[in-house]
Amino acid sequence: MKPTLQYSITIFKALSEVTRLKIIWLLMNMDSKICVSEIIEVLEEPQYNVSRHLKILSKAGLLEESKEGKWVYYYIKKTNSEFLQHIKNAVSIISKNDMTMEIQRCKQKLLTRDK
Amino acid sequence: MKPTLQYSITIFKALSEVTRLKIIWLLMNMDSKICVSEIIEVLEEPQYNVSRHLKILSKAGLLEESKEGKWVYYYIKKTNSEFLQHIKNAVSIISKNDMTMEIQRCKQKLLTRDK
DNA sequence: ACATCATATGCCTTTTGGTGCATATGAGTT
DNA sequence: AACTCATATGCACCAAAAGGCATATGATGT
Repeated sequence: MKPTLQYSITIFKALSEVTRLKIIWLLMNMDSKICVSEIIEVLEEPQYNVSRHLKILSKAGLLEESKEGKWVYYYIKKTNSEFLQHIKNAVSIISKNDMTMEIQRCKQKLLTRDK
Repeated sequence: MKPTLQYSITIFKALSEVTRLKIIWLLMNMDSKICVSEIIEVLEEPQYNVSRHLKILSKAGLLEESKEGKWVYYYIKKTNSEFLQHIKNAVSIISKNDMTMEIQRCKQKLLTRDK
């Protein structure tokens, strides 16, 4: 199905904010589901902001959540929408220069995850 | 060159507003440069808004302008940025359902252009 | 049952973005 | 030079989005 104008705008808006774009970028590049507290540490953003931005991304249909005990894990929603695929292709080539610290913290986080 | 986070956000923001997205969509689908007064008629938006949105799109690097007499023509800026190419691919498949009236008016306009 | 940890959310303030109107600029026309 | 047409822009206003803080919810552990 081809996306409507309004739907496209929802997606573009969702991606027009630094924290949100960083979240999407990280989830795409780390290729792993990540829980809220991990994102908080990695991005060094307050808890309520991370929560809210995750909600916006979910509502836009870009993320999905899975509750596991007291944690909520978020991951990139699989899609067969051609439109979203193009958008994801675009996001995937955003430079990681602005993100070196976050990447380091994230890799560290993922390594030291308790099993 | 890979786009920075901030640059990507500029692009996403530029595309997060109906009038602006319609302008881009039209320019891509009509495959012709269009001047401001034509866009005003086609979109039925006030002059000052069209002007302003065109400016925002230009500043974001999505459009280019050429002055011809008292008219200013706008057209999609050619790019070899991989990022922008993906974005354009996405925009190109937005449904034209919301745009039927605009398309008709636009085709009419282009046909009746004085030479 | 109580305390704690992880996450979400309501309310309020601040910031950002869009619109309307009036006016400015600048080119073409008389 | 005065007038009109096409476009741009400054200012004031309103609406939407983001952020801060406090509190709520809901699961886990004692």
